Amino acid sequence: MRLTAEDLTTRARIRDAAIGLFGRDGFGPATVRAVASAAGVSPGLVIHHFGSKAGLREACDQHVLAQTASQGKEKTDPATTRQLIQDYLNHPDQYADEIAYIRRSLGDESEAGDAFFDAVVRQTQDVIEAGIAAGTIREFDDVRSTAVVVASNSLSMLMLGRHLSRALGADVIEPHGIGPELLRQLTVPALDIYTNGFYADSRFLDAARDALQQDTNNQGREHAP
Amino acid sequence: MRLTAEDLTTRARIRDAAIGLFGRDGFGPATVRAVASAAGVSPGLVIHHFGSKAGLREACDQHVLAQTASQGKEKTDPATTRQLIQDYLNHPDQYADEIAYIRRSLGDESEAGDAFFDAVVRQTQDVIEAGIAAGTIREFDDVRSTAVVVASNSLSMLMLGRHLSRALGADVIEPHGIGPELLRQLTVPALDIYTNGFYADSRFLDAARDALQQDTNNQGREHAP
DNA sequence: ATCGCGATTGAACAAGTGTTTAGTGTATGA
DNA sequence: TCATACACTAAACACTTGTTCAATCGCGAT
Repeated sequence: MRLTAEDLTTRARIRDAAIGLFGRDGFGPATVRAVASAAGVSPGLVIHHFGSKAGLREACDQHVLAQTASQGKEKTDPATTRQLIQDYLNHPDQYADEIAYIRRSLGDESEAGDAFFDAVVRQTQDVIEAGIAAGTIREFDDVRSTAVVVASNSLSMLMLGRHLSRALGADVIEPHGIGPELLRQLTVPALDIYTNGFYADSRFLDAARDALQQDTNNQGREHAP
Repeated sequence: MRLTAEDLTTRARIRDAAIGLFGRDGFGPATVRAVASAAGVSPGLVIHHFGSKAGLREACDQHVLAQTASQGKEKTDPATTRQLIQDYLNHPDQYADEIAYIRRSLGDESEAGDAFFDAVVRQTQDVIEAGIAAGTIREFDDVRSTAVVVASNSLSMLMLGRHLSRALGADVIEPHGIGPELLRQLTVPALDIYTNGFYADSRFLDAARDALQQDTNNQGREHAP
C-alpha cells in the first residue's frame, strides 16, 4: 500500500516530490525551486533538510535503491514471473516514479545507477543459474557475460521506452513510455527470440567468432594509425 | 578521411566542438561558453552563427543525422557485417563523438533522437526481411515488433555502454563506454542467444502468452483501484 | 507562562546562464 | 580608394540557479 502525501513527514514529501521531478525532467533541469513548489514548501526548507541539491539527490538515490532492493528478490520461476507481469499490467503507474528515476540514474553516471545496474546483473545471473539447474534455461559458455547481455536487453526497454511506444504507434503515449500497451506488443516477440532464436543457423555466430579470433591475433596494436 | 580542425570553417569548428561537448556532458550542462572555448572563439560568435543555443543544437542534430545516414545503408549480408565489426575494432574512436551524441539524443527526448531510432528500426526491419528471404533469419509472426525488439537490444549497448564495461570489469574505462574490449566479450554471448536461444524450451513463452491472453479478456478496466 | 529549539519562510546574494550590443578589424567589390 | 558587409570580440544585461540569512511560527519541556 502506498501512503498518501498527507501522511508523510515534510522531509519525505520533499524527497518524493524530488524523485518525481528528477525522474521526469532529469537531475539538472529539475530545480530546487520546482521541487519545493511541488512539495508545497519554500526552497530554503529543501536545503535546510538536505543540505544541498546534491544531498537531496543522494537521499533520493538511497530511498529508490532501498525501495527497489526490497522487492524483486524472489522472481525465479515461471509462475512468479507471470504473476509479476500481470501485477504490473494491472497497476501500471504504481512504480512509475521509481522507474523514471532509475532510468535517469542509469543514463546520468552516478553511483546509484551503477549500483542498480549491478544489482540487475547479479539478479539476472542468479536467475540464469537457477534456470540452468532447473533445466528451463540453456547452458552457456560464459554465464556472466550472458547475464550482462540479458540484463542490458531488459533495461533497454526502460531506457528507450518512449521510442518503443512511438515506433509501435501507441494510441496514447504512456506517461514514462513503458506501459501495458507496450508489454502486450513486445513480450511475445522478445520471448520468441529468447526461445527459438533469431537466426536460422549459426552462420552469423561463426562469422563473428572468426572475426574476433582474427582480431585477437592482431591484439598488439590497438589503434591503427 | 577526417578533416583536421584547422581545415574547417569557423562555423563548422564550432559545430564540431558542440557535438563533442553535447555528447560528453549532455545538452543542458554543456554551456555556450564551453563550446566557444573549445572552438577557440568568443561566446557571442556562437550565437552570431547559430542564432541561439537551440539553433546550435539543431545544426548539430542535422549534421550528425546526415553523417550517420550516409553510412550504414548496405550492411545486409554476413560478410559486410564482419567487415563492419573489424573496421570498428581497428578505429575505435573514429565515430566516438557521433556515438556519444546519438546516445544523448536518444535519452533526452528530441526529434533527432526520434528520427535516429526510427531509422535504426527501419534498417533493422530491412535486414530481417532480407535475411528471411535469404534464409539466414527465422520467420516471425510480427516482423515489425521483432525489429523493434532487436533494435532496442542493439541500442542498449549504446545506452548502457558505461555500465557494460564496468560490469565486465574492463581494465581501462573506454572513453564512451563501448569499445573493442566490450565487443570482444559481448558479441559471442549475444549472438549465441540470437542463434541458439536463451530458454531450454517454450515454457516461458507459453506462460507469457497465457498471461497476455488472460489480460486481453479483462481489457475493459485498465486501472484497478 | 516562558524558554528554547527545530521547522519554516521570504528576501537577499553570488555565481553562472544565454543573449545583446557596441565596436573593431578585415576582407571584397565598386 | 572607399564603403559596405561580414567575422569577431569584449563587455554588459537580464535572468535563473543554488544557497544563505535573519526573522518568524509552533510546540514541547521546564
